[in-house]
Amino acid sequence: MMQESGAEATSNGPASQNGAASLEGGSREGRHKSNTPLVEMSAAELLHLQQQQAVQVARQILLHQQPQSQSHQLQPQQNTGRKSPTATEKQQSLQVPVSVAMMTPQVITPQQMQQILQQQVLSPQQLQVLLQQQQTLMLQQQQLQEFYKKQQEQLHLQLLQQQHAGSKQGKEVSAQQLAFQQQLLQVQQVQQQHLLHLQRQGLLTIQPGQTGLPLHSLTQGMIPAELQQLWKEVTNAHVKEEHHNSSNNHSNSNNGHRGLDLSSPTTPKNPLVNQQSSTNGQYMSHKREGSTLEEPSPHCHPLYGHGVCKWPGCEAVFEDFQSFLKHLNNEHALDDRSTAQCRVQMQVVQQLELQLAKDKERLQAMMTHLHVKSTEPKATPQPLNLVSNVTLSKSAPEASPPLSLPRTPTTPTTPLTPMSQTHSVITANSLHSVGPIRRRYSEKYNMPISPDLSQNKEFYMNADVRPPFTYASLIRQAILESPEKQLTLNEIYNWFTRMFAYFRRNAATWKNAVRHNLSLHKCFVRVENVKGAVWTVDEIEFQKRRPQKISGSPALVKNIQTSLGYGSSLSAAFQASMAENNIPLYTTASIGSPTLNSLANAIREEMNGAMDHGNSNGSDSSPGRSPLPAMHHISVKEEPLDPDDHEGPLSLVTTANHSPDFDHHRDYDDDQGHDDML
DNA sequence: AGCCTCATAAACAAAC
DNA sequence: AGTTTGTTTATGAGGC
Repeated sequence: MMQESGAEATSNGPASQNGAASLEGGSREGRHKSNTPLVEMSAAELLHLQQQQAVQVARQILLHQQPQSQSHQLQPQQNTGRKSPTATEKQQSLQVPVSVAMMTPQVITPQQMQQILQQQVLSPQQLQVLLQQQQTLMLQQQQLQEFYKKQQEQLHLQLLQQQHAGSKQGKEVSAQQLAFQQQLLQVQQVQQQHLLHLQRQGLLTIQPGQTGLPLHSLTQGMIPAELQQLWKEVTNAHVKEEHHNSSNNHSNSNNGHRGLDLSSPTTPKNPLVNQQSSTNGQYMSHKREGSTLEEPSPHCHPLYGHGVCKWPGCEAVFEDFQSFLKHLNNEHALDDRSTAQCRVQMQVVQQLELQLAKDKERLQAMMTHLHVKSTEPKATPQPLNLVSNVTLSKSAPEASPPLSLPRTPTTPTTPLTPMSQTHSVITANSLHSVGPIRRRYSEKYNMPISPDLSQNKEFYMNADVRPPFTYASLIRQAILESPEKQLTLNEIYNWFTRMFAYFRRNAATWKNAVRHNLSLHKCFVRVENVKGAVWTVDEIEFQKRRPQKISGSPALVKNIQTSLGYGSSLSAAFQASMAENNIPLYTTASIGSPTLNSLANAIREEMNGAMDHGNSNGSDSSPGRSPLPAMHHISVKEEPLDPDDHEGPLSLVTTANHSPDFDHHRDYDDDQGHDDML
């Protein structure tokens, strides 16, 4: 399994680079397209553009609000289909980010929602209230829609005027635009109020305290477009469901509305925020102002904000926090109703979490897919295909990008397994079924893994994925990472468990393997110490054991590296070699691209490793290692490749999160019980 | 086919 | 006595 992935990496090389390049390039181009022109744009055009954006924003808002009478619209692909008929295609195309377009929105099926809803316990009064709210909501939506249409018509007129009048009417246009923006703000405010209202009614389940964090974390790590889409996906179904229900409101007496309503409010809001942030920053402030989610409540009580009790279904107003507390204790004491509401809330949260998990998984799959096909950088912890590929397949570069399998033997060590196992990031244990799997990750290429490892550190730390390195490589890495370049067996164990989620299980197996490797390989030297024995690495020996051969014809993708900006730091020969071997250079933009330095180190490392040129320790540079093909003879002088150089800090940082202190307790030993990652 | 590397399993012994 | 550490052997998979 793993080998397969490893193998595929090789073949990916070129393709992946191309893919990455195209992708990145594409996005960049996209940006240019939208930016550069602006520079040369006339004032009128600029206004035009802004207005278009504004319209789009408004449309977005409304789209999320518009009642969808057809429940089958739950199909994500129909997103575009929901656009207002009046909207011009041009505008639409403009506003659909590429990243959004490629995503397949995931949806909570109506059935799912129904299930959830049916589990709710609502009192007749609550149902009543809900129904009323539904109706109110519908009205509001209709109003919004009408308003929007008017706006659009106005805009149309404006646009026409602009086209004819040109920049002469700049002032006028500006005024109009201002007016429009104000109107837009109004829409947004209505939206906000709507949200607020829903929130107070308990229809909006996403309480500040609950979503705040996730939301923020999400927003921080994602591209607006992605975020937006994510939210769309997460909430789309809800919205639709809501609308669907509201349209059938009268005939449909199920109390399921609640759940639907609950989620729906989030829809307009988030997209809005995103939209604005991506279209026109100036809206942001307004937006936020109105947002209750952002406002820190007086006493930071999640149930109290803006002088209002935020308990679902309650909107009591209070002058001060004390009275609120009093109210909270009296009105929302532990009773059936509160319990039921609480359950509802829990369900909603669960659902959202589920949804989030699914989306994460999908994201992973997508990225993996892109990775495989194009080595696209991943944004999440996921193995990056850096240098590991150094392997060199001797034959011609396989053009097949796709996850081809284990074919090319020599391939890489790259982090394989991505695909199938990526979701492990989410559900760590899910994949582990298998017992002993014999794979040969890096096989003979027990090349230094530090670069790769450092890049994918986070991934391996969290994902229950077997690292594509041999035990020997890992052990060496562990030792080299230590300050003293020596570790006791136990420390090595700890390193394994700390660095790899995978090694937090089946301890008996891999520990045995570690010991076996330590004893077996001459490169590991046991040194008696005061406190016992420690293991060190004999780099010469280590390098000895890697067969290598680099061959092929340089030629291809050399430009890839250069295009990535690394070319300059690499020797031409090296580049050629890399290219030839389909080694995707750091195409990992998202994860935080390595510094040139670390990159250089990594590359040097890899090259040394790949070329069987062990001299890691400057001093002990190996005399006559296996000769390299002339063309690949790169004089890369490497020093201990000690990871500390470039990944020391990184490891610290990343490690801090998950591994409390492995040196003190070996929590992960033997038992599976501690697989509580995530 | 033979050889090599690596993973895994396991027996065994010494040290703790 | 039980565990840890270290060594060794055997076996199988995959690659060259």
